[in-house]
Amino acid sequence: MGENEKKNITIGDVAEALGVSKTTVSRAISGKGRIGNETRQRVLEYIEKNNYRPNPMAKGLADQKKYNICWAIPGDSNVYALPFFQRCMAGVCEVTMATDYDVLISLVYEDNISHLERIVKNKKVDGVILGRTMVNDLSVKYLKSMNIPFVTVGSTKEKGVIQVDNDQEKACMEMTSALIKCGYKKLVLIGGSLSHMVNMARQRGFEMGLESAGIEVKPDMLLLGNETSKEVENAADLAVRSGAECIVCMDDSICRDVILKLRKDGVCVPGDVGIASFYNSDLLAGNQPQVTALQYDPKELGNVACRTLLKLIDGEEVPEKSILGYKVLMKESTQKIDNSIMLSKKH
Amino acid sequence: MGENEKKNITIGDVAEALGVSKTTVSRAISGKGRIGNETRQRVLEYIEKNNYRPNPMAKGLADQKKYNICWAIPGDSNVYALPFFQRCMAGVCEVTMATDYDVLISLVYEDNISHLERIVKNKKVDGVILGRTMVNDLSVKYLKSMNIPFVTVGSTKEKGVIQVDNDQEKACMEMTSALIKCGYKKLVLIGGSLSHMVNMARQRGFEMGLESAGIEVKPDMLLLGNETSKEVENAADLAVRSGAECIVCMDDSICRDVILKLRKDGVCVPGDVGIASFYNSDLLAGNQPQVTALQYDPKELGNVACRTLLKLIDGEEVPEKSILGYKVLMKESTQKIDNSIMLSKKH
DNA sequence: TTGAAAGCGCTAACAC
DNA sequence: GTGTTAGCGCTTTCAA
Repeated sequence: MGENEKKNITIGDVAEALGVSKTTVSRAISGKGRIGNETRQRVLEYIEKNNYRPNPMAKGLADQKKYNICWAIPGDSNVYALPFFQRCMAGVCEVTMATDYDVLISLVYEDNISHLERIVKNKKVDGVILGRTMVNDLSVKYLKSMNIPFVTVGSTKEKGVIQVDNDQEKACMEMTSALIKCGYKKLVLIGGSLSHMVNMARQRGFEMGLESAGIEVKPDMLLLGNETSKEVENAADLAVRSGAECIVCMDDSICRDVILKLRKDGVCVPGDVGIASFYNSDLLAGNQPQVTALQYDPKELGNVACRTLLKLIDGEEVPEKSILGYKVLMKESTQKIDNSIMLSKKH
Repeated sequence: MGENEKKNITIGDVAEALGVSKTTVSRAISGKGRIGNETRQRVLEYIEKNNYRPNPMAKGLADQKKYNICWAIPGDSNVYALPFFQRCMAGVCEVTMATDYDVLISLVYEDNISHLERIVKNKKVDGVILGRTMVNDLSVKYLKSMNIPFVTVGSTKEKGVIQVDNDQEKACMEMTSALIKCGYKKLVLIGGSLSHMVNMARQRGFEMGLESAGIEVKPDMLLLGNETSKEVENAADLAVRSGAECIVCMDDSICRDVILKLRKDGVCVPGDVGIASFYNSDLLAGNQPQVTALQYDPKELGNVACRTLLKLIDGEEVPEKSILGYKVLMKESTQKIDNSIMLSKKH
């Protein structure tokens, strides 16, 4: 009472006010240990009424837990990746909000994870979620070596790592097959950085899609490792010249560059060439024509990753790999022109 | 030594190993209190060699600090706003990385700040940074009432609040003036939510730009409060019909919708109408034609906000308002057609 | 069913 | 200059 949240009320204050011991109050709160039903009620009511909050520092000190998890993401990703991480993080926070845990940020870089190291060494967190995985992932290796609970959003080849991921491979394969069914014979994949695990999976999915249709994967169908817009544009150019009927983009950042390039060059979509993307972050939404894309749910990824980590921290069993779904959205950008028209055109 | 980080080495272990008291070790680390130079060296060396890390919980409990700050952002912003928050957050983290502080996330909603309240009540942070400000801002009011150090990214009308912001008003006024100098007579502003402080400032800047050129601000030049793409499209339509020579968009989300709508309707930019945006997040980059826009630096905003908060926490003096700069980027989208041509067209 | 007391690891008077 | 001691607020044996 009195002034505005004058003094921080402690467990001792509660105990004194109720004429019980701190132990009793502690038991009422935690639910651990035996305690009289009536006593528990009294304590709980008092706490509620007086808005008492246990001090997490003290609790942490006493039970050696931090009640924090770390959300580690690249500090240098391109604009297009940002919404993914932000939404995924929202998914993580959603889960922690219902618990005693909070989320601490760490920025990691491909070749520098010192901040993550500090957070872990300083014992600020009980576990960490890695927002993405690299082919050669320093964070994964470090976390493994430190023997701290962690889960990755994205896959990894490291053994014994708890992972949460969409079924990238299957999704990409499915979309590739769908494209082929649309009538596209010559597909070309334009891909990004070779050091991201997700890109590896997407490439594999693409190849599987082709193979399952009996199409041989040739080198000129794989334009990979494009890191800059310039490189993507060149790849798009190459694809068109090589007679691609449909350009498949590894993500929507690439897709956007491709679309812009084609527009600049007066290449019509889907008239001259089809366009599809293996990832849709909504940034392409509203594009004319609407683009065929794979849809994942970043927030769900965050949800699952967080729930998994929390279980892991509590010592519960968790699956080594949680696979989440996806949607294949076929839109105008791959509306293959009717065959008869195609033929009449060719004649 | 021994196994892999077997037991957590404490300040007591260090003291014992060195044959000094815990106090001495503490003093060597903190730099506070008097201590012999040689002793300090010995301690520091030992610590370094044995990779000792003070337990932040214990430290926090003892000195009543949390060594965490809270980064509070909307949990429901649209895709276009995400990169801003993410970059701003990176700016915050950049600063904390050089300190003992870490960053804790809180998701707030326009009408529900319970998570922020929990973090504050639970005493998990020493201060908070609000990622955006609303006209009627629950978070600002709550934080003020709790008397906890905090700074806002964005302006507010609440008294006594430490704010960091770009000079939105001046920037928008300047761009508006520049547009007028380009020869545009009839400008129309298409704006978003009326509940965001930043939008208020931009509107004001726009009006000031007009007024300083002796142009009267009429209602049909202000198409505000558009929250959905549909609304923006309607506004764009209205603007064109009403004979707008240049459409000024309050941010790039709006700008994107406008561009798409004009393209759909076959309205040429800048041929038929000019386009400018009061915010550029790079998402528009690569657009054809390139769009005239105001450029801010979200990361710098984060940097300054964080440095300010840290000072505030340390009880240092800080300016009530830090104003950061901006850039006016004039591009093709407002390349007004030469007058003579215009005239010949009209005749 | 409840309580006393001993920590958890660190800081800060207050001695010496 | 250095050590002693008493907390910080909570959990957890161990008794009662």
